[in-house]
Amino acid sequence: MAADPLSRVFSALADPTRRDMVARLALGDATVNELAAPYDVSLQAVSKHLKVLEDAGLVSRSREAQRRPVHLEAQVFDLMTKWIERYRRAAEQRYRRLDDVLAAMPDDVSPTTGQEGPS
Amino acid sequence: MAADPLSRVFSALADPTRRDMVARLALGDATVNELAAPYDVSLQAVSKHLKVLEDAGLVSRSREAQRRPVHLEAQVFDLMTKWIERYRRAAEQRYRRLDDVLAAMPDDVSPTTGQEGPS
DNA sequence: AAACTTGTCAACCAGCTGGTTGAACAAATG
DNA sequence: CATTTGTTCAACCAGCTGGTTGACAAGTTT
Repeated sequence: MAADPLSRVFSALADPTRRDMVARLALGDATVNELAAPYDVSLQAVSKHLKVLEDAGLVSRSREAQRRPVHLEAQVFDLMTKWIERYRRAAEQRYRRLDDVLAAMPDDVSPTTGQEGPS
Repeated sequence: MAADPLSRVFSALADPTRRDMVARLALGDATVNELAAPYDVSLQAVSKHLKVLEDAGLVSRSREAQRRPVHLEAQVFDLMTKWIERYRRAAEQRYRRLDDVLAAMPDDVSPTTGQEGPS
């Protein structure tokens, strides 16, 4: 498992079951059994999903008797948000720039023929 | 390819090469050849990567002579941002709530013994 | 100590992924 | 029309992924 942190986070959230678990954990900590309840898969499969989320840093597990409460970690989200915002903003700016060009274009200029008004 | 949109986007960005391409495209449109230049893989591999990005809605391709300029689409980013913000905020609020509890706790209260300060 | 609860580890399997090569298609150019 | 340029399609392969089952470790309960 040598992937960079960002790849691990995106990859972890690429699975709908895992995103669902994150949604559940946003409401509060939960045990593996509690998390497994809604899904029609083995407990082992859920355990694996949690390992993926943990390796991505999205989740942490403590020990409490024989239970392993799972806790959502908010910090890692920032890693994604930072990356996304960076490029979204760039793409949007370029878009807006084109928008300005179109807005500034006089109404009587046809896109196909270019400016051709009488002198 | 039956995955939901959100899974497709996260999955597409889980690959560092693909994230790199998005970064490149944030600077402006590019052809497949231009995008392939920095990487030591076949053009076909790059073409596949672009297909993944396109299927995720992160990118669109037009036609211009025999070239296929690739364009970054900003809208899809919002899908992710919305999802992330929703759960990040929830997790942070729960965190902050605990923070408030700790902050409101009188200094002379030991966590293990409970309140025992003089009246 | 025995039994039950909670969860993980290990081995296995089918299907997806990212890479390859070779052929083919599309459009401009000689 | 033949060639070159730009890109995609098809078949194949190794490795990862998400699922399974069986064994077992750790802790609690009786």
